[in-house]
Amino acid sequence: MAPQISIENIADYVGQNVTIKGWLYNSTHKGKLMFLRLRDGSGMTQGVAFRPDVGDELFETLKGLGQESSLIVTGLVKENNRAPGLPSGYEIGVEAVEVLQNVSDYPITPKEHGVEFLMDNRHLWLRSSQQWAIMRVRTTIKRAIIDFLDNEGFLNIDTPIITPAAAEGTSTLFELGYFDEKAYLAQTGQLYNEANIMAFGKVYCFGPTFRAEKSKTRRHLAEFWMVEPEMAYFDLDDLMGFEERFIEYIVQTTLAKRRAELELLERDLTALEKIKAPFPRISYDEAIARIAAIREATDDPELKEQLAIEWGDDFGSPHETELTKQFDRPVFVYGYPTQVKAFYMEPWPGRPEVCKSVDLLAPEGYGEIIGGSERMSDPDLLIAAIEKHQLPQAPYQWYIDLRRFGSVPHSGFGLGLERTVAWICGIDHIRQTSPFPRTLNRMNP
RNA sequence: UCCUCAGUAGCUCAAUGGCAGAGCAUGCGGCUGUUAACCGCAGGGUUGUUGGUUCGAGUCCAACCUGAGGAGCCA
Repeated sequence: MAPQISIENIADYVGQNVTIKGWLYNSTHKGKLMFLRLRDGSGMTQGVAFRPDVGDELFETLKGLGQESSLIVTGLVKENNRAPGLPSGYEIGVEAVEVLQNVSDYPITPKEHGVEFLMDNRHLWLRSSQQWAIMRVRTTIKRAIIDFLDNEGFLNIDTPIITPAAAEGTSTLFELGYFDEKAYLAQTGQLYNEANIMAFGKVYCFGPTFRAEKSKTRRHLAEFWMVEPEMAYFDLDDLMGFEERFIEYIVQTTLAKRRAELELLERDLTALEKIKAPFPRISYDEAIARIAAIREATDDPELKEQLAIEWGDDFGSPHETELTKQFDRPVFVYGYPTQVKAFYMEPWPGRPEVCKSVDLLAPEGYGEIIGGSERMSDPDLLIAAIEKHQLPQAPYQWYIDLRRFGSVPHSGFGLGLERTVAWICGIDHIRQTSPFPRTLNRMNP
């Protein structure tokens, strides 16, 4: 009896008879010779059947199989440098095939398709090699995030998904009924993380987060995963140093473990190899000056118009894109104007119009992947900030309490998983980074 | 919410206001090394919806619906 193997381990079985349980990805036949592209979830390989060897009956059966038919294939593993697959260079000489289901009219063909059609068939599209590769990268990135934080002594403390009030205003929250009250789906676990660090030192939450922004761009989902580390006794400089080590680890680990998948996605790996700490750090003031210089230098009137910005404005996506083009690594922009950031950020010493915030902008136009800050630690300043933002004080009473009982400098940030996956995979739209993405116009399938 | 573009065969797209087309997919036939194979034959259509202009509308006009790209907002 041939052992059942996973295709990803096929190299270990050269010269042996094995069984593969999987699906027919594609097939082509050339007279008496037939090639079957097989996938089993772990990889892709090629089955080869020669009519005189397998017999007329089996050969005719194989010829009649439709794309995505479920098959149990037994045969001899051989090395062959002509064989495509993941891993490539191996094929299986088909000896026996059990057909569980012969499929006809599988909708996704090897030719090109439009976005709407593919998203309508997302439940099937996930089987396609690029989507499969992206999900393999995504799971590795998640694992790298968790491993890094574990090794740094973090505790994974979960924060609630049902929340009573907004951290940063209710306009972008999904509202739901909570018995007789209104509640909202969490758009951040940060405030709870701040409570948790005072108990546990270094914590993170990692889970789905929800934003009802009517955003319709390649960088937005209504439901996305965010990891939010928060650290006690941590200032803005500590934060940037931590973030760059974190990002370097995630990128280099993924590159090492998922090189084949990234190659399948035709990712430029040399760009990823350059992602090593330290990352450039520029202040908001310097960023404004750089953007002004880019604007001065360009002959493109449209770009000139898009790059118009005054001190005090937040960056739009054209600003971020042009700025990050100047670097081959992610770039920190710190010290944003207080007026464009959330109420809880620590003011810059001696410059109350600026806060100790820092965003990390990914290269190659992927935009902001991290937003973070040193948090306000003085209770009176925090109360004043809540009033200035015209937020009700009562729901934040517990949050203010944290500054009354052993307040310390502390910092944290949120990393958007899907944007990170999009960047590392080098794909053009965030919807492909989530198995079943929730976007402005779609929540099916 | 705003700006731009699109909607024709299962899919991707053609079609000066004048016969509804191709490639892929599917079916049949051929081929011993295919990499989105190739060659031949065949079947496949309420041109997003409603109304209008016209001898005649896939094509022009209006409204609506759906989708895409971008802006704003953000991770």
